[in-house]
Amino acid sequence: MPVNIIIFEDNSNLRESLVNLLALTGDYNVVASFPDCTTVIQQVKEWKPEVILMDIDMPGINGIEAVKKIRTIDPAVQIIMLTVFDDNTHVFEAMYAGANGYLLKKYVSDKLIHSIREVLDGGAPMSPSIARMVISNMQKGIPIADNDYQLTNREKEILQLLSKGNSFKMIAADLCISLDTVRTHIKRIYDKLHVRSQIEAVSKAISEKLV
Amino acid sequence: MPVNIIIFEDNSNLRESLVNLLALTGDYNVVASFPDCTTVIQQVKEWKPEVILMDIDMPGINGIEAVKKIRTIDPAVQIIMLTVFDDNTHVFEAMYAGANGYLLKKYVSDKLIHSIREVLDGGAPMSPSIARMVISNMQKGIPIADNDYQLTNREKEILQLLSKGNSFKMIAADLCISLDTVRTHIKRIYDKLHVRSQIEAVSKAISEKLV
DNA sequence: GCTGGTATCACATCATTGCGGTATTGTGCA
DNA sequence: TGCACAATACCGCAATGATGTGATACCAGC
Repeated sequence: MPVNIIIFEDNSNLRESLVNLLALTGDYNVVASFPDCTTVIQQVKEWKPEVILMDIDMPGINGIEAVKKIRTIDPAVQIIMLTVFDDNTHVFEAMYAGANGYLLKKYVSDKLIHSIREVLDGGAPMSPSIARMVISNMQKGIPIADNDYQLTNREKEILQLLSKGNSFKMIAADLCISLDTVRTHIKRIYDKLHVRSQIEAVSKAISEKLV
Repeated sequence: MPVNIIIFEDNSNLRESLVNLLALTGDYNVVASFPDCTTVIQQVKEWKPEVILMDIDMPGINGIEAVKKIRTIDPAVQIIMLTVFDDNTHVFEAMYAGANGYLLKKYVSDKLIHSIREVLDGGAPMSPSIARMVISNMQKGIPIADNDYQLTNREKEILQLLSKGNSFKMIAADLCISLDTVRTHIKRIYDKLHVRSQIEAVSKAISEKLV
């Protein structure tokens, strides 16, 4: 049973190429293709595809907006972005919007079939440069220098609860210890983090990802 | 000119296999290999490899700790993690630590050569399931629904100061308004964010990137 | 001119937190 | 065996925060 695919791509030559390329395989069935996303919601509802190939740069609604719309009605359909851009902004916006893969157009002929297989198998096909971008974006989040404040496990646990908005009382109740014990731990945490209030501690904990 | 590689892998069979596999190609030169990471810093300094293959689960210092150490002395060397784990924790820890790629051992024979090529070309080789994990982690980071709590500019300003660890008094002093005014603003902020304390507000503000 | 939204200030009360102590217990290490 | 340390618990006081109630003032839009 072939996999149903729909395509959104404004360049009619490329659109035709994609259809032909996929038709050759026999495994994939391009049930529809469109030059824009004006009625993307209806199209997806009507065709219920398993895979969507989505160009980013299109007149009217661009591919990223379209992905957001699709995700409001179908969290499961696999979406692969096709694009000439490999700059951060577009990649991350697309990923955040809910795309499952991101393929540069220059690799389409080589990699498209493989990429479709990969999203269907639960992967996230990306061009190498895209993958590197995603990784370095993750790494930026946390400084490599390990900010080690020598918190004990118990202290980390309490800091975690504190960071979630719990009061001392709630923490005491949660951990089945007395309020005073919580206080003692908190005092030590403040000492170790070099802060003098809850907010500073929570702010530090969250921004340095100690929790 | 062949690419210099060193390997850290405690399983001696696998270590030998890796050496042999890479030797066959002629493009890669395994200059050294070790069963543990006790002297990882010295080894890297001594051999100056372009690529490091790093097992995660090793006696003594594990692969993730080793990556952190390596990154303190060499931000450029390409590190590919080799592992049987494909759970979130290990993947993310390794990525945060500074790894450039992450290869499940079951794919080693198929993908290792290709993966090494890919890191050298500036990519980030990952098994499909790993890539999917990384992407869904990114998507979790920023909720798609835009969290608009209709805070006024003044309220945002105060929330920001609060999140930086300022007390009400300090905020009042900073903005040249009375303490009571700060209180009033804070009350409104709590209402709008549906929270009932500083910590909850700050926690929400930081984690939802309102500040 | 009225209304809604925003920003400002004030007073009162009770709860929570910050910080200075001190003390007991269990655990791991030299 | 003794030491260091984590985790637990308690006290007391001053400072800070949470909550309620009420008031004034400015500005934009109707």
